[in-house]
Amino acid sequence: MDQPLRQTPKGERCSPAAALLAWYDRQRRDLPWRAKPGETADPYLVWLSEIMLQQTTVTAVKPYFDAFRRRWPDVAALAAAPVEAVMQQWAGLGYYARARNLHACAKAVVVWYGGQFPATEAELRQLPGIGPYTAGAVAAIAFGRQAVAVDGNVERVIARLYAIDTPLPAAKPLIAAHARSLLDPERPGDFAQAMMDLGATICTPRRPLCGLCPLNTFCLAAARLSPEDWPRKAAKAARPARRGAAFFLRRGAELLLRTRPPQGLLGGMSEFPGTEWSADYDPTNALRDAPLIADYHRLDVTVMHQFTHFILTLDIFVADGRRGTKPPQGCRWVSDIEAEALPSVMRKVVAAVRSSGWWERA
DNA sequence: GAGGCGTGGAA
DNA sequence: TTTCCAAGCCT
Repeated sequence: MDQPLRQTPKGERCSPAAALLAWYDRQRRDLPWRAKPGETADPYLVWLSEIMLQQTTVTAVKPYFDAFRRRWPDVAALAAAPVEAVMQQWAGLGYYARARNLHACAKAVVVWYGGQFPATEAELRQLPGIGPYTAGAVAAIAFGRQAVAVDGNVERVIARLYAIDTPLPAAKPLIAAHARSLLDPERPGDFAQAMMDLGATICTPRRPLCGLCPLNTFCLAAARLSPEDWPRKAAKAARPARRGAAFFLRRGAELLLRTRPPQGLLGGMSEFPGTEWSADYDPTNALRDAPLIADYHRLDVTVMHQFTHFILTLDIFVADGRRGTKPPQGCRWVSDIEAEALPSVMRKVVAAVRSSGWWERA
């Protein structure tokens, strides 16, 4: 693939990678998982951060990264932890298959590689939860390998740089080829992080700051004065609505919870018992699915929550269980809700019950 | 290739 | 309020 070049003020020829790295050396973001200039990156921390950052913002990741690093300082410690503890620590970050795969990957690194992460893309790619992007990122950033890490940022930067009209995801192979052609063989790790910094701070999805961009003079989309027109993407389908009910059962200071199946939506996480979540939910029939017989009261408020592929509206039925009431099959009485792996949608249920005033009434 | 899989913040 | 989306992976 051809390398565009331009003249610098001093007259030497300047590649996009050189311009990018010069910008990165001045403007690099200081992030908790990022080695300082001259320092060696810890593969465990690079890997941990890359898994957390999948489809997740830096702001959301920071507190989770700190907590994980403090609680499990190395891959052996994480591998030795119960998977339930990992799920609980992950609660709120979303995409919970990542947490299960994180733990499985830690165990695999200990068993297969004696607790040392492998350095090649091909080996990393075999580990659970590590796909093409993460394998490239860890190989380049933690081990200095000649690998590119093509994430959403890089796709956007490359698609604009070359004004690629093929829509995503069909354009991915072409974009990856362009990325490899740009790669600086001396600094693959910095190149990967520089591309992501550029996409995150300059070459943003909306209103990119082309005047500050080190690649401005190379960029075909900027030359056409409409960088926001790239990357091309197929239109997404509208998010359908689903409804359901959650049953908030209290027995003294305890609450009735159950654990969702390990696979699928919110896999392995805790929840209040409830109905199916469906488009044709009928609130008048909701109590047929109640986990035990009680004097239920439906709250006036509902809980709304946006999942990736549908929008959920939840009715909430509250009731007190009598002392000595046995938990139904698959459920358990829980006294410490904070120790549970409660996803955000279920925390919203708790908040709704608290704000309703029912909680204080006897 | 397409769809499932969370969440919270920005515009 | 609605829409979009942020360092993807798995099936």
